[in-house]
Amino acid sequence: MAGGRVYGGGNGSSSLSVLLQNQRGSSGSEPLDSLFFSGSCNSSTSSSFLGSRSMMSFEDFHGGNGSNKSFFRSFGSDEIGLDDDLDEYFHQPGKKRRLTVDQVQFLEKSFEVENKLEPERKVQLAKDLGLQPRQVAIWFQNRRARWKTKQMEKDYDVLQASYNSLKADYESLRKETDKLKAEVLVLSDELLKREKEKESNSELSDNSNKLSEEPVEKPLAESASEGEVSKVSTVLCHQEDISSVKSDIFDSDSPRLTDGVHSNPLMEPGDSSYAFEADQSDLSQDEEDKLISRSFLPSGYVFPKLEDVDYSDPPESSCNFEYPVEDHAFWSWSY
DNA sequence: TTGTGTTTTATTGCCTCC
DNA sequence: GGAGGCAATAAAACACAA
Repeated sequence: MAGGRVYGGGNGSSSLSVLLQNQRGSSGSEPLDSLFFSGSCNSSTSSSFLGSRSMMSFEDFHGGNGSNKSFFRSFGSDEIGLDDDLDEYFHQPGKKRRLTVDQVQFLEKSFEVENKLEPERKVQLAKDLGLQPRQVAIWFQNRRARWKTKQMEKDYDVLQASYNSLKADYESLRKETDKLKAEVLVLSDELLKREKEKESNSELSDNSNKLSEEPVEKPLAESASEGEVSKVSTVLCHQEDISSVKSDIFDSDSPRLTDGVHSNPLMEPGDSSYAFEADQSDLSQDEEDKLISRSFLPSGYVFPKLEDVDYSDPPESSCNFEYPVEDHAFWSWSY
């Protein structure tokens, strides 16, 4: 027990003391300092209730009117005895007086209703609790500060959780992205290899054509058989694939599939086949898929879904690849 | 019992609003 | 200019481990 502490309870068996003991354990002899004041400085320590005239708040102490304190009327008449210690205590300037548990509970309830204090409410609370209005105001001020601190802690926790969640998502997506980039590199290398093979085959074919002195100015479609047209289309498809894929790989921030022109010299703006106009970034994934299908693929063609594609081996005969990304359309390659 | 950390009460100075 | 709110701070009261 700290030195200099003065407790108001002269009668340890009072109901209030019991109440306080129950609520605060060893601190049950909580001073009722702010609640009572011996105006005559001569009151006996008998158990007789001093009544509203004797039960003075700080307001009374400092010249208030000593009106009835409804907060205390609930207590019995023999709760508090006053002694010389109390008198001595009240004459120690600068001593801090803790509020009783009941006073604090009362204030807490009031704070829950409204954490701001209008002047009328402040006066009423002060009357009810036997405190100075100033004390009530200070209590509310400090209580608001505590509430704010708690609120900030909660907000911090929420933000921290949100940050951790986003970070985990980001890391997951980054890993996925790296993995896909690696796969695409492997696939594009494969395509390049095949393109070179085709080119060498084509050169051989050209040479043989020259040797046979056939006219070479014929349009492709006229000179080539159906099968040959198919092969040339495949090569063009591959060329387009490679450049667009590489573009996407090495410029991941570039808008996807928005400039099919740069990657396919056969496609010009205005062509019926010019499907990718400059700004289609607001198209949905479905719309884009349909657009792509219309431009490149036979009608009715359906892109294979991620789970249907075997990524372990580069596709041998197909140049179609789609990576469906659920909520985030960071990546979408079709070729 | 004592040292130390925490909580509570109260003060001070600054700012805003009427 | 006064009242009231807020942040920073002091200091008493309290809790608790050693």
